[in-house]
Amino acid sequence: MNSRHDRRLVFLLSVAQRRLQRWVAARTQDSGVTAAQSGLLFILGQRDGVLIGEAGAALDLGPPGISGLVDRMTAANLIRRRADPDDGRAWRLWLTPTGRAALAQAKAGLAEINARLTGGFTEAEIDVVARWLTSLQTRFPRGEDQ
Amino acid sequence: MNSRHDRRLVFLLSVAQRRLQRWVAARTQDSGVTAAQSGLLFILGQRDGVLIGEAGAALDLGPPGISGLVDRMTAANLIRRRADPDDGRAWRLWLTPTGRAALAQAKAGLAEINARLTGGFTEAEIDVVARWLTSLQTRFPRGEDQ
DNA sequence: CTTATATAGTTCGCATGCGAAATAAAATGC
DNA sequence: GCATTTTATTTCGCATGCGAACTATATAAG
Repeated sequence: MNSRHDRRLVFLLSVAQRRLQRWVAARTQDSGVTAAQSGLLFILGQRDGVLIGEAGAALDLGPPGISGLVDRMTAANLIRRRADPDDGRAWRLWLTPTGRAALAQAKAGLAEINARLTGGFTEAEIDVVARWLTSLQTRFPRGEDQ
Repeated sequence: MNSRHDRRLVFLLSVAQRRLQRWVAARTQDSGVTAAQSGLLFILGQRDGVLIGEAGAALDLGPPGISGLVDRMTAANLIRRRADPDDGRAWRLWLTPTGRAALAQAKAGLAEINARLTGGFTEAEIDVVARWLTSLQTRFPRGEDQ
């Protein structure tokens, strides 16, 4: 049950994530939009006007994470915050024209990234990978243990 | 060639990595040793006295990354830096007794992590996952593009 | 030997995202 | 109606790690 790979999965996962992150950052250097920021752009592309907390949940970010991301993207004029008319605590997020343009660019770039991510593997193999990655969300839950 | 999963691999990879990272951090809260720090401990467990740059290469970290990690671990008294006698620019890293103890603990914890990472998947499936993760290092290289 | 270049590390400013604690506005209890 | 609790978001301090620029030493070229 313990293959030689076991020992390195933690490391491989970490390296893979950093490599992808760095590559995307270098790729989108001119637009200034990072991978994390693209994530929020995609959310807003589907549901413009979501609550900050909803966006965080969709991106699997805790309150401090999404709050900081929103700050940076607001400063970069990619999104805009407006108070929720029905709830004085809540804020809704909206794409700016700049954000919309960045989203279009991100969508275009995603095709190549996905090609790089899946090339050389069969659909069945990619399914295994996707299933494994998804399963980690259950195996390593946010809240407590066991 | 474009399955429904394509669109989400970037996201799944990012979430999986963060979930694992966070889980390990919570687990080792008392010892104060994080996942990244454990990585360096493992390197030193195999090759005590490596150069900083060698350790960085083994962990796939650039110069600033490994430099900061070494700083924090030196401050935490997990490792010690000594000048290389043959090269005035270079430093070698050595485990402290504290570091050795932390390494032993990390080794013990790794078993459970690997069990969680592989449980429910066949050896062949884990091989696919490991091969895919490894392939990203070639597909998203550090230096240039294409 | 002296200059040019390569190499080992550090420093700086930044983005990311966590846990813990704080703030403020809802919702709930009585 | 008022006190309690829950919920939405922010703030703080931290670890991580990047790219760009810097320092210092070593090596190569002439």
